Amino acid sequence: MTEGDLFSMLGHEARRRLVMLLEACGELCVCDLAAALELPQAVVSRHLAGMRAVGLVAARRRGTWIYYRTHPDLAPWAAAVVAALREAPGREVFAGDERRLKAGRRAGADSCGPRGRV
Amino acid sequence: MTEGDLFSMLGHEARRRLVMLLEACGELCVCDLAAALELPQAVVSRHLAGMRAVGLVAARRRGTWIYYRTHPDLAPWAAAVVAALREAPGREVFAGDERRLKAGRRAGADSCGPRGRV
DNA sequence: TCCATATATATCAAGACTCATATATATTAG
DNA sequence: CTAATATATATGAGTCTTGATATATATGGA
Repeated sequence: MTEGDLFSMLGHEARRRLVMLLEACGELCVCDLAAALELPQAVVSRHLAGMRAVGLVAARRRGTWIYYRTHPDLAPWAAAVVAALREAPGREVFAGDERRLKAGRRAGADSCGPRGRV
Repeated sequence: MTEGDLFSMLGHEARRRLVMLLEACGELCVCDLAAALELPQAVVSRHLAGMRAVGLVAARRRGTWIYYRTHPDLAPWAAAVVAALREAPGREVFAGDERRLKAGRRAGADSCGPRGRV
């Protein structure tokens, strides 16, 4: 992944929110991400496709669901950028997304890992 | 500076090259930057204006010249992003810019600090 | 004052990006 | 096979970004 790819991707707020949510929660499907960000499924899917294309996130299919996660083999410099993002002023927005994510999942799920059988 | 501002700015290669050059050399005027990057003065001036507007770089006038530098009060998270950029694959391009910068200045200037009286 | 240099800005056309919407694909259940 | 759900993709309009070019502004010197 080039730095142009990474910075272009992180230049959009929705994508930053998605990356932060994935970083915090590990692995999530599109529908949960869309619900947490309160954005249309098509929009979220498109952003995820872009991030996947440049290697910022990875995906795996599990039945009907497709679980996304931050790419496990991020280069150190890219991982450092993502880590820095966690300390940026937008933290509050990211926290809101996490809250909505947890609230939206089935009762009893106290963590925000993948739901049901994985 | 919001993270949207920073990442949008760093999403363009010319601006990344400018920031890296300023990081490496401290303080430079527009004409030297334009020569090092081999880009039109108007283009470089525009990019610098954008980075200045969001607080990524600072400028001070010294006679006819205007010297730019990376902003001295960058927030830690933003400084971390810039530091990470230094380790990114584009390093080679940045190194070429530095080389051209040094070559373009008056003979005898072995460092790349501001030229003449500052 | 007039000129030269350094820098900034305005304009315009081309291209990229984003959203909303609709539709297509894939997988599972029945 | 059919229906239902999750996800992906196509399309079109609106907006933003960029570079090229031309021009404006500012400073210093003759």
